Amino acid sequence: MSKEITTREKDYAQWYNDIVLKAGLADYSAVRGCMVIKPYGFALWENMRDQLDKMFKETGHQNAYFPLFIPKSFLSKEAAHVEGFAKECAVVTHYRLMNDPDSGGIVVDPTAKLEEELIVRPTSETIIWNTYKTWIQSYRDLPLLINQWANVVRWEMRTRLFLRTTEFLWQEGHTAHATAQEAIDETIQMLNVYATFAEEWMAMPVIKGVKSENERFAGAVDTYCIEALMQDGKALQAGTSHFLGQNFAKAFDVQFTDKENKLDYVWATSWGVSTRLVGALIMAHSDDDGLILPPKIAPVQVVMIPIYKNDEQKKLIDEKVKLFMEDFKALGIKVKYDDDDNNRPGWKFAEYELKGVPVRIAIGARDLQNNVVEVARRDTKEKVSVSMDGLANTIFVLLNDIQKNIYDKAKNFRDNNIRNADTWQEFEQMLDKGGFVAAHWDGTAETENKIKELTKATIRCIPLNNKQENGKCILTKKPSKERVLFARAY
RNA sequence: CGGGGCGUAGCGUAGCCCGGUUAUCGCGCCACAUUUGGGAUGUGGAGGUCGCAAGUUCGAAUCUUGCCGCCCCGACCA
Repeated sequence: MSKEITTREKDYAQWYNDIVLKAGLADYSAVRGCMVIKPYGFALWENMRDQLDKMFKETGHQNAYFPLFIPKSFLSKEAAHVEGFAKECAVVTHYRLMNDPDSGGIVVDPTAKLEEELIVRPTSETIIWNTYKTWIQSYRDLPLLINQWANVVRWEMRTRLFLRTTEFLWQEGHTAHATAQEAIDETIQMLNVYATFAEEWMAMPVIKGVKSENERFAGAVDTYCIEALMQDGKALQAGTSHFLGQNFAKAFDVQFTDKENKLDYVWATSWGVSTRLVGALIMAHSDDDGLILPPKIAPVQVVMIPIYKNDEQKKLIDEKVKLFMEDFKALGIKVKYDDDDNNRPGWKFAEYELKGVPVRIAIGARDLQNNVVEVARRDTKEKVSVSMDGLANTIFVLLNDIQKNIYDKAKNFRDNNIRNADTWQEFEQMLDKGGFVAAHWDGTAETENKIKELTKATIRCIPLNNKQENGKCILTKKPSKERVLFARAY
């Protein structure tokens, strides 16, 4: 029992950290607030990235890459944008070091000061729109549909592995359109891509909605988002898609000539998801024994473990397993055979449970005689004896079943944790239970701020296709036409 | 930046209050053997600037001062 995990009940935050560290997803690094993503964690991210990348390309986007550094003056061209990010930027001021004759160490060479400081990108709207100015002249250049996979830096005061790190990996899409409607359609399209990805691949149900003014992206006209619910009842923003209007086009003077030979500013969107999704995945599904990964994202879907008492037995098992491995691979199942003799089966069972491998197959001499294997599924911990005949097909079906079961479980939890509140007292009680609270709101930033101050809860989103009903604001009792979703959030 | 806590082997720790042999224990690591159907056992072994610096002292992990770093709570975080 060398890898105890703190239980969720005892300390949810510690449980999360334990999972990340002990399942080998990431480590703390020598740099405050920055993590090392370990191979298993990176494999998870790669699987997410590859699927998203495919979906972006299917919707007509191309990848490109823009500089890590942004001239300081660029950031200030869009007023709301700079206000939103100024307080969390890393700034490059010099380009050379020198030996310090006094201490013998290395110091910044004061003569190597940059004329204009460079900002390490917290997001790339500015450098990209500065570039788009040279790319776009005519409506024939539109739409421009670009995505980039990159790292960004936001100097947050307090960080948490995957959920909020100083440097993180993400993708950011930046598109340019001839009309407002086309840009809005793009914004919604990408929101739907994210929602589909979250639900079908990550098995994580999400609510699609639009942000209130307070929570809007700095420089956006509208921010759409997908919101997920974690097991501790707190909400997590899993992805955002922004309709930027003509804000950045105006800030960077990006105009185009339309079919009638009239000049107009370009309409823009941007959208992104980050390595935070790995954190979301952990908190949505895992349990006190470790990770639970949906098969579609798992780096290893099936692990096979031999059980033997001597070399002859091992050899017979090896031969059998080799055949199964071929069958699995033919069906596109990611399988690993762990015949490492340094660890005993019991250790391996615990280890792969910790790592969230969806299916474990144990095969021993006894099984060879009976023409069966022992199949254990991670999500329910069920163990059954399964015939060797048609094993790959059995497992293929099982993996789909696990994917569905994990989603259903998360959805059930989420649905049971959306509650309507009609009085302030109800509102506070329900927030303490965790989950989303649907309540009426008078639509003002002032009221939202007041509610945040009183309860630490924020408006996570105003759901799309929200039911319209007359009511009174939970705080001010002013009239309202729809409920919005409040929650305490990460 | 305010409040609290902590720095001893790769990790987790005892010792510190009340200074005194070779710095404790567990995990992990290395070798060998026996093991292998739920985190094995035995034997042997390696591994330490006790965060850094100065001071007090015959003598400092232990006392004093300064510095550095980390964690938690708050502020902050679209």
